[in-house]
Amino acid sequence: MGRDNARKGNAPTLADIARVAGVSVSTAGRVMRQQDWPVDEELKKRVLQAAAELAYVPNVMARTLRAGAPALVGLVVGNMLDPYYGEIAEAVTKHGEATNKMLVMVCNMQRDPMLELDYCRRLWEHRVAGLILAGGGFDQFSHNGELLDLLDRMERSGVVITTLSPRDIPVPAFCIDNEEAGRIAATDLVGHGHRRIGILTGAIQNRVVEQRLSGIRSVFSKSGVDYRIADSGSGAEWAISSVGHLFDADPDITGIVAVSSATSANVLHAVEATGRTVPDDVSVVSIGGSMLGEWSTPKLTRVDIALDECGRGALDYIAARVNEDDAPVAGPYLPRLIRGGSVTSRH
DNA sequence: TGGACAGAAACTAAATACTC
DNA sequence: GAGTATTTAGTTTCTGTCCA
Repeated sequence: MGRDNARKGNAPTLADIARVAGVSVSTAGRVMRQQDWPVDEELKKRVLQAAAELAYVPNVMARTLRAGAPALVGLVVGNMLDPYYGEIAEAVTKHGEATNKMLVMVCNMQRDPMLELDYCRRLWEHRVAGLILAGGGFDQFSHNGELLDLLDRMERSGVVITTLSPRDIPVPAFCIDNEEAGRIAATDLVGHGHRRIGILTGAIQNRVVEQRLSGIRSVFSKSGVDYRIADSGSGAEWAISSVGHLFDADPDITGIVAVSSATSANVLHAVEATGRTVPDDVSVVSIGGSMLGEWSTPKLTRVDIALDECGRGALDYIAARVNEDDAPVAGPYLPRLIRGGSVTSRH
C-alpha cells in the first residue's frame, strides 16, 4: 500500500506527496489546489498519482492556520431524536454547503443545558467562525447566566452567534413568529367548526411552546372554544397516554392541536389508539413536522415553521459578518398553513 | 523575457527546552 | 519555580533561480 510511504501513524501530508512525486512541496500544493498555475503535465500526473497512492486529503486545520479564515460553523441542536431538530440540521447543513461553502458541525445537546454549555465551549476551542444555537430553552434559569457569560466571551473573540429560537440571550434570532403559528393552527380548527379541542404541548415547556400556546389561547378565547391542555412528553407511549387523558377528560373533543414537531410525529397513532379515526372522528392540526406530515396517512394539515428559511438566514448572517458584508436582518419569518387531509368540517 | 520550479517564510498556540 | 525561547504541526504564498 502507498500508505506505507507516509509518516508512520500520521495522515499523508503535502510533503509526503512531494517526496513520492519527486517535486517540491510548493509544486505539489499547486497541483492539489487545482489552481490555474502553470505546472508541467508530466509533473502534474506524478503528483496526482502520488496523492492517490497515499490517499491524501488536504488538512483543513493546517489550511485554516495559514489562511486564517475558518469556514466552520457550529450548530447545537436540542435532541437528534426529535424530528424538529433533524429538520433544522438538514436545512442548515444543506445551505452551508450549497451557498456559503461552510462546513457545519452538528452537536446534540440531548436537552441537557450543561451539555449545551460544554458544546459551545468545545466549538469555540475548535475555532468556529459562527455558532447557531438551535436547542435552547430547556432549564434556562439554572444555566442562563453561565451561558450569557460564555457567549459574551465568544463574541468578543470574534465568533458570530445566532439562535433559531426565541431565548433570553442578546443575539439575532432567526425564527418564525410562534404566536402567529399558534393562531394559524387554532384558526383553522375553529374555522372548520370545532369548539371542543385538545392541545398537546410536547415534551418541554420552553419559550417556543409558550408563545405558540399564547397564540392558540387568544383564538380559542375569542371563539368561545372549550379546550384542554396535555403535556405529551416524548415518544409514542407518552403521546398515547396524553391523548387518552384528553378524551377521558372530555370524550366530545373533535379537534387536536399538536404544538411541536415531536408531538405531531405520534398524534395520529395516539388518536387511533383510542378507537377514533382521523379525520372522521377527530381533526388534527400540527405546528411543524413537515416531513412526517407529508408521509403520514392522512397527510397532516400543518403550520409550516419555515425551518429552511430560518437556517438559511442564520448562515447568511454569519457569512456576511465573517466577510464584513452587510448582514441580513433577523426574522421573524411568517408561518403558513399547509393543508393535508387531517381536518374536516363540523358545520 | 517569461514559464516552470524550488526554497523558505509565515500563520497559531501548545509543548518542550533552556536560562536565571 | 518563573519566565523566555524554541520547536512543532501542514499549508499557502512570496521570492529567487534556472533554462529555453
